[in-house]
Amino acid sequence: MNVEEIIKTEKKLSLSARTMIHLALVSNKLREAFSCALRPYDMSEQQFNVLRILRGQQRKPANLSTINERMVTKMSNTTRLVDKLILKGLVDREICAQNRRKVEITITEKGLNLLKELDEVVQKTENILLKNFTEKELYELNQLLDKF
Amino acid sequence: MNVEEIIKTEKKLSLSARTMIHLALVSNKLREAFSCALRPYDMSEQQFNVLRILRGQQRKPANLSTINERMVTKMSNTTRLVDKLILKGLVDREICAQNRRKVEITITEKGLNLLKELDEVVQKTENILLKNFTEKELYELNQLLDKF
DNA sequence: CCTATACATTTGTATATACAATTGTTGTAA
DNA sequence: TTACAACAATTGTATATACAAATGTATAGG
Repeated sequence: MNVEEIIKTEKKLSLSARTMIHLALVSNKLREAFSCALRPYDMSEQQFNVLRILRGQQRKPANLSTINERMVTKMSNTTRLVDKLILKGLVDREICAQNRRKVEITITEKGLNLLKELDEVVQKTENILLKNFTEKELYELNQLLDKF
Repeated sequence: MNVEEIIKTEKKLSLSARTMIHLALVSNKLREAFSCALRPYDMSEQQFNVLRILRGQQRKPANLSTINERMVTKMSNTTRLVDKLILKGLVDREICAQNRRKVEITITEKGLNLLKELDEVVQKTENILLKNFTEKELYELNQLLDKF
């Protein structure tokens, strides 16, 4: 990925500015790739993220704030995101008996099955996106990103 | 930035998955930072991007497709983005005399003055975001990002 | 000259996101 | 016990974005 070529500039960018733009471009590319990969399943990245969080709960229900704090991209309204998953029968929602303010979200069998399918798709997408990286380079990239 | 801590997972992530999440988190952080820095000036990142592209034109007018292909995040409708800048008197739009299909956008004095102010703000934001990086590390990060 | 095609932008519309205000519930201190 | 603050989720609303269709203009072929 050549930054200058993509944004069609012949100007010399400062290293700082270039880094910022570079990260934005890479992030756009990743988002686009995942979004395309998930679209045939009528899944958004956000919805997929919620499903994975729920699977990680091992049958233990999660309430909305738990989901929200674990999401990669925090959403202001997880309610409506969950609504869509319920509509598709991928998750269940019920009011918490102990604390009626809370709500308990669990992933359904259908949700788990879909996830199993999506795992492959996502894995394949990751592999394509990272095809130019060696294990060592990936490690180094993570080390550098940690500095943010 | 500790990925596992932010998304509150005790699971061991694969290096690939971790990289994807890491990049998303970093990108969110950057977007958030710039968005906050620009908000007092009633500027979105996209609008700012357009202004900078126009300044880069050195008084030469740019048409919409030129702007669009130079934007970091491509927009489906640059028209409405430009509309907002016109409303604020930061850019001018007129129909190209040679080819009436095209439109010529130029940045105004007011736009240039605002940009001058914003340059400092943006520079400061970049410095804060990159405070943990040495020059060499930034270079390495760019090298690695090029692999995408 | 007329028609079809490509081009550049604009508009319409559905969906997504951000932010604030509201609702309903619980815990707590007077 | 009652009033009040804190909590968790939901709803309302404005704005942003994505995608497709439409508009107006230029170009090329018959």
